[in-house]
Parts: sequence; C-alpha cells; structure tokens
Amino acid sequence: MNEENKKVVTRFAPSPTGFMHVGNLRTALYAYLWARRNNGTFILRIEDTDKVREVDGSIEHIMKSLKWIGIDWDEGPDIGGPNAPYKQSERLELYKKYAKILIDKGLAYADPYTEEEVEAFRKKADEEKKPFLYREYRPENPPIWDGSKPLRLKVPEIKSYKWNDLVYGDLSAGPEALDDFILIKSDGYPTYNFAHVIDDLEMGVTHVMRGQEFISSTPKYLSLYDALGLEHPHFATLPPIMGKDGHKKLGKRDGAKDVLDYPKEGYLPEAMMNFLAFLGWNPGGEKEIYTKEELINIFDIGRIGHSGAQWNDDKLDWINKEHLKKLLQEDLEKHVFVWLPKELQIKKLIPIIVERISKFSDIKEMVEKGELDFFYKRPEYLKEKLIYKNTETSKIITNLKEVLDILTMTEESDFNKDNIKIILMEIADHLENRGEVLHPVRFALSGLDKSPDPFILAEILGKEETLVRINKAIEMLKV
RNA sequence: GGCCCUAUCGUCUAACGGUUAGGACAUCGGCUUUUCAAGCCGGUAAUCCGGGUUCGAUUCCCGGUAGGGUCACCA
Repeated sequence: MNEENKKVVTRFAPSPTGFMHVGNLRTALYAYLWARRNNGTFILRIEDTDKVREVDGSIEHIMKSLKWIGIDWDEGPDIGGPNAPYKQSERLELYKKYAKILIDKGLAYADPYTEEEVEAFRKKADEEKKPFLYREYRPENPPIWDGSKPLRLKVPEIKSYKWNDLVYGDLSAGPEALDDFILIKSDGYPTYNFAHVIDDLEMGVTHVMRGQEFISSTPKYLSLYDALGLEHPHFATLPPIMGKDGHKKLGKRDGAKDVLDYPKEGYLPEAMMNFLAFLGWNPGGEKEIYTKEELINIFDIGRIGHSGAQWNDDKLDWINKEHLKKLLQEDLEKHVFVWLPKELQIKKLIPIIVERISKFSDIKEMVEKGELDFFYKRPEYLKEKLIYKNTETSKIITNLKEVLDILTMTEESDFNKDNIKIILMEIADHLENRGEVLHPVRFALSGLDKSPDPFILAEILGKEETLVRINKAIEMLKV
C-alpha cells in the first residue's frame, strides 16, 4: 500500500489518573482534527497500566470532557471497534506475546536486581556525576523471566538516532538517550513505553501526536521498533502550553483546571475548541473565529508551532464572546435562561445581557448585583439621585413631565427603543445638557447608577410601567 | 550535570532572503445616547546578543544567553 493512500489513524491515549485538563484536551483535539481532516479514524484508548495512580471514575470523566468540547471517537472502550479491547489492562496477553517474541530474539531479559540495588547503581552514578544507564549494569546471565521480575529490553544497537518529526522536522539524540528500559513491570503490567508502541502498531495508528516531553524518550521507542523489526508511525510533537506566568508547562499543580469546569462557568464548547486549536497552531490568515467544521477543513500539522504558548484567559473570554455573538442570531434563549431566576427568564432581556457578558457565568454576577431587578421590581432610591449634576429640581420636574406627556401619547405599537430614542433626544437636544432629561429618565426606570440606556429600558418595561415609574419620580421630586 | 527542544510587540502569532515587520487579545486615547458595558475609530508596543553566509537577513549557519523538557517497575 502506498504511504499517501494509507488511511490516517490517530488516537488519544490518556491514563485514568484523575480529571482531564486543557493541555491533554489540546493533544486530543489536534489528533481528532487531523483524523477528521483526512477522513481517517480517531481512536480513544485508555492507558491504565499504573494501578497505583489510577483514580475511579476518570475514564467517564475523560469521555465526558471530550464529548463536551465536541470530540467524538470511532473506536473506544465504550463503543468497541475492530481493535477491541481499548483498555490496556484488558490487553495483557498481547503484550506478553510481544514480550515472548523479544525474549526469543534475545532482545529482552529479566532484571535480576532488586529495586534497592538498582537505586544504588543510580546513586553511585549520580555521585560520579555520570548519567545513570542501566545497560552498563546489564547482567551476564539473567535468569529466565517468570513474570516475577521486571522484563527489560536489550537495546539492539547502541547508536545515535535521527528521525523525522512532522512538526519539528529532523530530530536526533545521542546514544546516552538509549537504555534497557522496562517493558513489563513485576506486577505483570506493561510500561507505557512498551504498551503504547505495541498498541499503536496493532491498531494501525499512522500518526502519533503527543507533547514534546516525549522527544527525549523517542530514541527508546525507536530502538524498540528496531528490536521488533517494524516501521514506526509518523511522529507529530506538540509544543507545550505554559501556565499564566509563562515559565512552566501548564499542569494540574499550577492551576490547570478541570476541563469540565469551563462549561460550569458558561464557556461555549466551540469557543474552547477554537481557543485551544489556536494555542500553538494557526492557519495563517487573519480570521480568528472558527467553527468546528471550519477547523476540520483547515487544520494542518505542518502549521503547528515549535515554541511554548502561554495560557491567556483574556483571549479565551474574547473568543467566547465572539461565539456568543454568533449564537445571538440563533437559540440563545435556552443557554441564557439556565443562568436566570424564573422572574427574569424573559426573551426581551437577552440582548442587553449578551452585550454585557463574555461568558454565561457573568450573568450570575449581574443577577447578584441586582442589575436586572429593574425588570420586575420598581426601584427604591433617594430622590437626589434623580438630579443630574447641579440642575435645579424644578427643571428636572418640567423635563420629566414633558417626557411623560409625550410618551403617554405614543402608541403602544410605537413603543420601541428606536422611537423612544427619537422622542427623548428631541427633548434632550433643546436642553443645555442632554443629561438633564436622559439621566432622570434612566434613573427613574432602573434606580441604578450603572445600567443600560433609558430607551431600551423603556421598551423592555413597556409603556404602562414606564409611565408609572416616571410619574413616581415626578411625585418624589415634588415633595 | 548529560541529552534534547525553543527564542518576533506584555500575550497568541503572520512574514518560509527584499514588507513602512502585518493581525488579534490586553493596554492607552477618541467617538457614539447622561451612566456602566458593548460597538466603532485611532495610538503606544517586537525581530534576545555576537559573529558569519549573502548585494541584502526576522528568515540560513555557528557561538553565547535565556526559557522549557527529559533523564522512574509514571504516563
């Protein structure tokens, strides 16, 4: 089969050791986009070979995270597929089979030392300021491997490796990167180093995408492929995502959040996908807002960057806002309403809410601050608040009366913000200062120092309520 | 410490030898309907340093510096 015609197969292979954070999610996203771009296959595989660090519920949590952002898989532990099973803990016989092959070839052997002995070697090397290499202590006559001891690879050839990476280009490493690493642990489970190579081969993975922390161990994998006499897949190494300080790889310990915290805060999945895709990659144009389908059409491994990208909440908020505005044309209602108490679940409020938020959780803040109370509650306020700067009270009363008269004559059907604006501005423009009428009207309607403009307020409240509130303000001022 | 990767405005980045070094976020200023947002318009702001190669380097090479990664019976 010709290389170019080979169907693209990518995978995301997390270990179930806790919640998923955004760094992992980007790795998954790139692998996903590449598979979809090429009409290929995207596999979800669970690397549960570390029984000590495993956390219950992680697998469900990971799948939920992927689904939230809009990543679906063609094969995986929940849906099966031609390469089942998709949990490494259920594939132990397979690894044993490959282990036997290596043993028979004389390229794997049992590690006779205790952990303490190996630790002593390591310490000694450390004191001599030499890098520790197990292969320098390789036993002469290792015992037959019975599963109770770790099984190690015997590196077939100590040499420098050069290889090509789809992102970084030509990479290389010296022989000191090579060692007799453990294939199968004494508990019977394979190491990541062994299992992922076997599974990628068995599952026909064509493109291995992972973070650049794996660059330095790539020669080890290469030596394993050599030992097995097999070709390795394409490697595409992703640049790291740095934390907000810009100096450390983003990790759980420095505040990388659980992916599922973002929906709780009201971020849109498409916005998160858009943001994540652009963290370390960009298509080259000046367009920055992309839908999932557009990303799939344009994603290109060759345009992934080489240097670490810093996490930026401001940009995420902006991208979210842009996606929010796109949604505004459609069914924003159900998204917004879940953040509002019953009495505020009013369609008319949506535009003024959306223009003031970048993510849905901001609505919570608006509600808590009482910024929307004006709608169902006649405001309480001190009458002094109605006075614009040093305008005389009598003048304010006159102005409000004029507004009241004109709005009373306005037809119900014309009571919208555009008309109201024309009417109020007509009055305001004859005054020394527009605030002499606009401020008291706005304040009479909202009772807030900061609020939307009086025109939209009047429209939302409706003719009757608007007149009541203006009238009330006039009465207050008279006293 | 050994090995490896990286280096353009504060941040994400574009420019794959020739540009007034472009865009976006942030920031600052202005405008719009009094306020707060939003929106629109505009400003400030970058090629880490030193050598080469070249008619010409952000771009190619070497060195330095800085940052990051990795050296597990973790992935």
